[in-house]
Amino acid sequence: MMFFGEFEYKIDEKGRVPIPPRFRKALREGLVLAPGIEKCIIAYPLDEWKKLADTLTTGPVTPSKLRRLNRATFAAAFSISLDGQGRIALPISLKQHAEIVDEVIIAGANNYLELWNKVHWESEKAISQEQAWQIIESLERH
Amino acid sequence: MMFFGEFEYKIDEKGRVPIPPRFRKALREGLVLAPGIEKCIIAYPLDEWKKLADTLTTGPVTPSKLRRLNRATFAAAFSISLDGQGRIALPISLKQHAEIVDEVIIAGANNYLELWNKVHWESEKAISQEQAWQIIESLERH
DNA sequence: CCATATTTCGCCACAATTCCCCACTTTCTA
DNA sequence: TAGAAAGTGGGGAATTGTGGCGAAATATGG
Repeated sequence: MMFFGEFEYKIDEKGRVPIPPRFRKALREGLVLAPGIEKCIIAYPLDEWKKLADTLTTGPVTPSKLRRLNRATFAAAFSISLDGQGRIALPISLKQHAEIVDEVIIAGANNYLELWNKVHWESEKAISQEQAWQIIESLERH
Repeated sequence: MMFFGEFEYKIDEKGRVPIPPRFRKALREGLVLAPGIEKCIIAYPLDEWKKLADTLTTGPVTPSKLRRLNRATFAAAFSISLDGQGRIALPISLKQHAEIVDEVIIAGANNYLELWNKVHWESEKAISQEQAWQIIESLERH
């Protein structure tokens, strides 16, 4: 499954967000929410999450660092599933991390989704586009 | 499939554009719309898009740039399919990017299509032709 | 251990949008 | 000139966003 596009939703008073319908089938079996490095929430489908977890645990790191890495990765993550209407409830800690209040942007990013505060998304989008075009042009040079 | 030629269409009140009949077979399985670097919309057949996505995600870039590249590439793209009449619906954000209102130019560009505002197309075409002739002449010099 | 209060979760309902199908008119072709 | 194909427009059904109600689960205090 490839995740595309940009969608805007409101959060209802109970903190639930609709998932874009076209993604629901791919996420029926569950998803994992984790804080992004930027101010956003990342939503992985279950299989993508497993892949990611594998690469983390098999990476070339010392055991003590691995334990810390595990903690940081798994303690902050949430296993979530869609409700009957195709919505998910956002954990408060993640909402705070992404500074999401009552409007969300859901953006596809190839093999995962990102959830953003609308304002932050707009500025991030501008930066991303600028960088991307530079990279693409440099790639096209050969 | 190689895309050739230049076609002009009207957009109906629901934002739908006909795809030139000769291209429909190649796009039956779906296409991806993305904003162009210039003020236009680019339409990739599904397999071409996959190739592009591969070169982007396996390219020689650092993780943080890779995330941004993912964002810019996938969030701005839309997965679309033809309706029974061989038309597609243009997402509003892309229409705004290309400043397309009610007339479209669809131009073949080798392995993808470009959708243009008619006025912008005319001026871009003039520039492109001028540059193309210069390039061709420089090629012929050896 | 029970009862009350509070939160969480699933379900329903309405309004709006989207999607799909049908029809007409024009153009191209044989 | 007749038939087929394609451009254009419109209507109806299905889907979806969003708010709200009520039941189940959890927590708290007696």
